[in-house]
Amino acid sequence: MAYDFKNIEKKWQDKWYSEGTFFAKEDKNTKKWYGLVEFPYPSGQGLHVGHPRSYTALDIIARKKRLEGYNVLYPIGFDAFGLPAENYAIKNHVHPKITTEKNINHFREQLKSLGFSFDWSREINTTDPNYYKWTQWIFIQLFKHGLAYKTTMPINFCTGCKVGLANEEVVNGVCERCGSPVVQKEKSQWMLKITKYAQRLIDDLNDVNFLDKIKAQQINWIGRSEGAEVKFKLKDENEELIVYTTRPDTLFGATYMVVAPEHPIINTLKEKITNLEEVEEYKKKASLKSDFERSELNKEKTGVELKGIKAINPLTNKEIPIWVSDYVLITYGTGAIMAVPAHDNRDWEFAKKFNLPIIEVVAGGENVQEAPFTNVETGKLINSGFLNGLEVKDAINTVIDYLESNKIGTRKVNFKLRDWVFSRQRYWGEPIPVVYCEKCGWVPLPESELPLKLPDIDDYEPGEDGESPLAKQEEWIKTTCPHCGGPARRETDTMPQWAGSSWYYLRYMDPHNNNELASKEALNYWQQVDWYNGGMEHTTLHLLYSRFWHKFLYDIGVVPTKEPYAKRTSHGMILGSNGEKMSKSKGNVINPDDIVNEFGADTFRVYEMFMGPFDQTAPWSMESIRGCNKFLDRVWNLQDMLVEGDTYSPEFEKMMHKAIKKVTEDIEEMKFNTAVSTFMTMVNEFYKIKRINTAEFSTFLQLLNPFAPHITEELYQKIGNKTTIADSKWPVYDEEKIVDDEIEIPIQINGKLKATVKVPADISEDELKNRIHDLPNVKNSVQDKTIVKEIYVKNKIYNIVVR
RNA sequence: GCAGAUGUGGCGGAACUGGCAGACGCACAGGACUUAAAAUCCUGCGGGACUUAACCUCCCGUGCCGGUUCGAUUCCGGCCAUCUGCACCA
Repeated sequence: MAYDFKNIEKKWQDKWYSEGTFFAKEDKNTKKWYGLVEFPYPSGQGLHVGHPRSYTALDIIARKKRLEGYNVLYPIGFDAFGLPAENYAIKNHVHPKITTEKNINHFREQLKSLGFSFDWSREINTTDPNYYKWTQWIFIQLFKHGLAYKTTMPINFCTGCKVGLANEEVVNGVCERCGSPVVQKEKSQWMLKITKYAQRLIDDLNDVNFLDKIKAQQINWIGRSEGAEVKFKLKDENEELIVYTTRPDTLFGATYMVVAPEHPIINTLKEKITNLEEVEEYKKKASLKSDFERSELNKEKTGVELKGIKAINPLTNKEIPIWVSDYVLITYGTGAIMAVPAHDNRDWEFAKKFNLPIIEVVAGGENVQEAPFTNVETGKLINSGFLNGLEVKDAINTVIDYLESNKIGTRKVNFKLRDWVFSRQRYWGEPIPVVYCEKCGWVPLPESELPLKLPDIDDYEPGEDGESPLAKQEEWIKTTCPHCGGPARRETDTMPQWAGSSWYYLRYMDPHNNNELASKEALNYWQQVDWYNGGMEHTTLHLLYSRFWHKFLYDIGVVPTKEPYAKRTSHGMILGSNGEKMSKSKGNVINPDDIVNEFGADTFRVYEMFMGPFDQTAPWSMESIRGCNKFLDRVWNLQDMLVEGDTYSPEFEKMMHKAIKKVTEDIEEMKFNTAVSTFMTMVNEFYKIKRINTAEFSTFLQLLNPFAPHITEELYQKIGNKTTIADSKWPVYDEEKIVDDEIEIPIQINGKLKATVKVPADISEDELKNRIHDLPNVKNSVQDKTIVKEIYVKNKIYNIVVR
């Protein structure tokens, strides 16, 4: 009888859902395991084939953990605020609430059809007021602790979405969400002080089990550097220009300075700048460029000298010119640099173009007039007064001591990480729960007024000059000050999409709680996520943001752990069959529904696990998925070879124990592809003898169950088991049963394979030696040569070295 | 330009800690079953030389060049290519 996946999969999915088979228990005496996958944004396109790769992987681990006796929490929800729903609303005048609900229903059905063992009783949705009440509550705590502040600063402004973006959201100079160019714009923004946590976000990586490449990427992103701030006095002025440098030892080689176009000194000294018009023109041009254009490769350096003012190099006391150029960014360091053209590529190019002096201060390079000597980590200082002859490392310390004792500079640790721009001038996000009162300034709403609900509107267009659509809701804006009772106005900006996802893992612990974001009991029991899998693309945004929020919540005593995630792994992207990223425009998108309809969920799951190493990108292959479908058909047909037997038969005993070991270990190491090949090999072996007994079949089904849960449950019952696999125990192997008593030893001569010999395991070296030298192949190769050496690696290999 | 990753048959990939390279799957070829096809089952399948009917045997082969080692896909040095991310980060 052919395998009828349509009915069988539906049957088990309904049973799991209606019986709550995989709901986490409230039994706090059982050891817990909390597995988490990134909850999807419910886009109109529906589930992507990439989602199930991650979801299946952790589903496999979760199902195995349950059989191993853990109380497993494996939840799912929807990260449903975001721009696509709002852009859709602007275009089609459908309230985002309606499209979001529709999309979520679609996603939920798709996820269910794949048989994931999610705890659906804990489903969350970031746009639910009962959820965002606590997102707002966290913001208020951040505000009360001085970590949320409003400031005017140049921000990335998306010309398409008309919103400010975090630097982290700008991808290649265009808006990550809509693809429009991003320009710089001055705007008053809510900011979160993630920089205050920079050092801890680096240090505490020591306590978590994240993949090395994830740690490396976060450390790089936070970008700690040690250096110095140095004051440069301006000639005939009461002003000074402060620069940050990681190489204060090269100070004698600083022959000019450069400030960013946005640097305030230009305005401060505008009376003195003789070519102000030219400078203003340059500033204007720079402001039109996005960060991307300004940082474009091989770009010809541009700049304008600030004529009429000069700086004094504090060590040489020489006058040096000050330039403005857009290769210096206002957002890093102090927005001004000292230029050392002999030892920095960018400075060198600039100096060459504008004919500025180049002085070598670290010996060891080629002619620095021809090209900068940039490898200056080591070497002795020259042309540098009291630093001459010192090694770079010592020179740095010496010069900083000098700067500090003369009050012209200080040692300084700098981070590349910048504060998080937290406002969006959009409708479809959490309202920021603060009001502005003329008398009291910014005042947070009292907790009793949360959630501050988004008002229902039907005009979603951004307001004037990129203000939020809410800015047009005069009724909603007018309120009273919670502090003094006077008239006040609500903040009309909303939070970014990252807000809701920064703490969602906590809500799963206690999703229906109306008094707290989660109860103390729940937080103490579930502690932290044991295993979090997601995409590498979230390493520096979401992952860092949520670590920051968690640490803050820890500091104010809300959560009991310092880190939200004990372990973080990542999955590789699934590409189209042509090896390119799946996209509508390329026409290589695979719809999961089509796959489920044609082959069933089990085939889909097995294929996604088999397609390649989990953490690497893999192209989709329609041919390959048919192979997995065929494999499951072969599993189904094993029932025709079934014989009675409650212990493993001798010819399969070793294979069974080895397979249990292999599959158990492969799942823990996320080597799903080799686990699947183990199943395939087993099936091939059963087919060879055309026999499988009930004990062997049951164990096989249990091992395969996490990968292909429907077909295995069905067969498990069909062959006479009284319980379901979900109620069974994960198989264990017997170490003694997997020991081989006869092994094959490869024989090499000078490292080249010449023969193999089958011998009893642990054969003595002498006996092995005799048997080997009797082999005709070995005799032939050894005769008329002298044996120099013989190497035997026990039970592994035998190598004869001849000359 | 910087950072990270990857590179093995026609294709996806496997290989413990330095020890038989190519598991498993796809594609392909041949056979069985069938009136036929599909499905299914069985067999073969890195390249080359020798044989040339087969077995055997030999040589080459894990991006390229070099090194360490009895032995390297694996370790070291230097290149090349591709992919991904990025912040000209001073």
